[in-house]
Amino acid sequence: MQYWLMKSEPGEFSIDDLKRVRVEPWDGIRNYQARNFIRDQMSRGDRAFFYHSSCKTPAIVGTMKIAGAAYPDPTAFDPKNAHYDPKSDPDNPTWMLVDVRFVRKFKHPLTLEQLKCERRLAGMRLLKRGNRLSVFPVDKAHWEHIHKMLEK
DNA sequence: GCCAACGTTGGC
DNA sequence: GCCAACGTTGGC
Repeated sequence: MQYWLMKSEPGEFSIDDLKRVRVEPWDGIRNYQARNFIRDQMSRGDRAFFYHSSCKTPAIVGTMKIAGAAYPDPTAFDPKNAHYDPKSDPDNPTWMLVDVRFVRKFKHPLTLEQLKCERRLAGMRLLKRGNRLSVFPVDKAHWEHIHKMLEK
């Protein structure tokens, strides 16, 4: 089992939205590195942090489970969709997605500011300068340390 | 709104 | 294949 972090702008789709709908296709990924993680390395049952980005208080706000294997992202073929990609061939789709299932919403979000203060998270990709990837793996040690922070 | 970082595009 | 220009991300 692997651990992940997935970003979403809460104005677009938040942890509360996921809590309400329970399962959601994580669509709109248009970055090859993120696509490769999704397509090649994610498996059903993997765990992921839900991260709120581009908002007042960027934070890890909860966890979710990868609900199944990757499949083609239908929004890439919809001209009306903001993430429409006319170059993606329906017979050989460029963009893939996974369904995610709600697991929990943290009582108190772990803010980016808090996370930066943790020496044990120093190597985490989220905290690296210039990080823009919206989907990436999280080390088991980091996953566990972040859960320890919740107990405080 | 600013701007650094990074990915993508396209001319050569 | 190089690299400048451009677009996007995302914290601040």
